[in-house]
Amino acid sequence: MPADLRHSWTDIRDRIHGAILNGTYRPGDKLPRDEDIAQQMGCARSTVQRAMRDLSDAGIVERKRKGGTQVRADPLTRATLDIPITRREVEQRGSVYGYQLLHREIAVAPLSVGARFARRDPSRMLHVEALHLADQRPYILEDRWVCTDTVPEILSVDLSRQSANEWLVHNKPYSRCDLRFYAIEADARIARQLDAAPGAALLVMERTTWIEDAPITTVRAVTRPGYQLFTRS
Amino acid sequence: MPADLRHSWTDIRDRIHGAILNGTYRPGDKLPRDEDIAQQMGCARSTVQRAMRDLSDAGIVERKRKGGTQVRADPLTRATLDIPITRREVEQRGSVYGYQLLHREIAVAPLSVGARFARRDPSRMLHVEALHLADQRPYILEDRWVCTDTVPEILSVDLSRQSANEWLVHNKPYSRCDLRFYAIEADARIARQLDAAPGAALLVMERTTWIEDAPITTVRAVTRPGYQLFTRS
DNA sequence: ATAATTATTATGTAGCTACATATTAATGTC
DNA sequence: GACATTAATATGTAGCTACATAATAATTAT
Repeated sequence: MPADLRHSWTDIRDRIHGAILNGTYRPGDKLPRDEDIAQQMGCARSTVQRAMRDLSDAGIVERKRKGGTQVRADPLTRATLDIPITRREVEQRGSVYGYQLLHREIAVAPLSVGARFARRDPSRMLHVEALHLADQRPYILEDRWVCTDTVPEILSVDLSRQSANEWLVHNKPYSRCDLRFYAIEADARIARQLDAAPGAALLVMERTTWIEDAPITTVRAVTRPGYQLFTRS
Repeated sequence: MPADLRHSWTDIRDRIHGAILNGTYRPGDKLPRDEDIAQQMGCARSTVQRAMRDLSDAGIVERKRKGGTQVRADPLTRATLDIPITRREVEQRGSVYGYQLLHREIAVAPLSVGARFARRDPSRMLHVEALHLADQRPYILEDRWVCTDTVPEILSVDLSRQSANEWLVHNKPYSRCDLRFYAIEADARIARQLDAAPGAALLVMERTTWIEDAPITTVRAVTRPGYQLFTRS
């Protein structure tokens, strides 16, 4: 086939998606089999396969062997979140990044922290509190526990100069990550640290990471008032 | 090649990822070219290609034509959020879903709403306020504007029986969606509607959808106290 | 020397074949 | 009729080839 009238898989995807958008196929409807679509649209099955895989990843269609492809009966919103390291986030906003270590200790992790790792037995960990600044003003307050069994090297890192966030991300990649978002009211201490009114509503991002089955770290990042999180694109 | 000693692309991906996790390749490092990896691991280039595409989608490596592949110099956390329709979310929690229409009017959208659509000129839209319930208790309070130019059919839907959320999702698929999360303090009215303490910190999800360039709807969903949003697996 | 042009090269894509896998449908057995 | 077995079928995957594309490196022209 002449290369210039081949169809790209993104075109095929968009045409199938278009047929869903314009109502040709509605939620729950079954789509033709890949081979028929390929023939109808004048491309190879592998091209349809790629298009379908993308639509499937996006949560638009559901595919089952032998069962065929159907438009998701109960659509959902699927979005991708990119969370860079805090320093980069601040710099991308065009602000000057600052960092301040507030507290560092070795302590037995409370049960609530163990629970985030799905562990019952409490263990001694490194506990760090730090403040990230944007243009000299508080930006994110982080409360972190690092598992010293998994990451003993962290004990010899000078965390007053480099945030644990940054060190970990460059030295201990994770294989699994859980994220959680919720809102809290600033108590007196948090209000003071973040320069917020006591009782102010603040967005919290909680992140826990593992390498294989070994826990690495868990952070509770309390954002400054007015902070917004949004999806890319 | 005998089928039973072929390597699957997920295996290849995991081996490459493993080499990154164990420090063989560190952030910023360049990886060998696909063909060399293929030869080394005993598979076809297309298999490496698929593995790399996955690692690239996950934000672990960066690929450039001719430039080759390198481990992302500045790692980020990339996560996928699934937000089902509220009814389903409630039912999946094992609760009984309820719904209540609070307010319905045709009105000129305020500038703040127009801004979410990136539109300057204010226009008449359908404004709906509704409450989603879980086990008879308030769960999510939604404040929605629907563009009647794009979705005129919405005007003849009985929104006291079916939520706009549900009708739209089954009848007007979108091609683009913006999401935004932040925290607010409950004012007197919201506190009353959501059965929350005045001043309570609440997580808000704001969602705006389009079909092609035409605006469909924008919602501000205020969640009940204690609501948490998390990433799938 | 600098700029414009031309290779070179690694990834990206399209198409092909062959077979694996999961599931449903059909068939046979008790 | 209920249950186990077998066949049929749509998607999933691995490997192959050929070429497209983009970015860099080398070369030539000014």
